[in-house]
Amino acid sequence: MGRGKIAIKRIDDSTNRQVTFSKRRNGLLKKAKELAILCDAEVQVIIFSSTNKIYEYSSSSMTSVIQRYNRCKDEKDQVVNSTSDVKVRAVPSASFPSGT
Amino acid sequence: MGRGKIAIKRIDDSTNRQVTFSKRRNGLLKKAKELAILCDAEVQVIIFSSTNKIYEYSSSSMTSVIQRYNRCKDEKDQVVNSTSDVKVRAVPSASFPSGT
DNA sequence: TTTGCTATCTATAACTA
DNA sequence: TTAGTTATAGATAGCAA
Repeated sequence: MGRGKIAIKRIDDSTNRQVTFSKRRNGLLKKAKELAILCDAEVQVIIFSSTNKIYEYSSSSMTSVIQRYNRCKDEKDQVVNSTSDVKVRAVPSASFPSGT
Repeated sequence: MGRGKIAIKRIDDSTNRQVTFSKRRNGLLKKAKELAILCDAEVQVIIFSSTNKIYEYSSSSMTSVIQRYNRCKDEKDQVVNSTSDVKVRAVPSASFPSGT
């Protein structure tokens, strides 16, 4: 999306990598926020830079998202096996069946 | 980013909201993955749709990210506040001008 | 209904100061 | 170095099946 096309692989030059990180991080957080608002979804993003700084966005509280996530996992008992690929796991549940 | 510009507010029409959710969710997950690869960052995204489906991406394991997050919170207690760059907290109304 | 198309809008790679 | 500019690649809103 810029003057040239880039391959999706680790950027070798550290300065360039840092600049790209800053720009894309902002972009990602903005998109996350837009998705939450537009679609009435609960969205959470956590980013650790390679220099160990943390950046985050959560449409509600971090804790509640993580708890909701854990509850979901507890019921479904799988999922967390995400590799480095995009693992989009849909857990269809129309409501919150406590004792299914 | 499409045939017309839209305001960042909840989409009223449920069909349209569902379609937009599907498209933007994919976009967000793709961006998250790109950021992780390009910039050697650890990135996690959790999304709950308004119909309670969960979608997620994590560049490493979900558990390790959440643990790292908790450790970070525990140690520093400041997290994102130090960087005036990205002040995306769970306070929606403050930072969205939505200029006409 | 949902998927695919594409004109248009947005993010950003490379450049400049 | 980092911050600002801009041309281009990429995302997507509305439409068509």
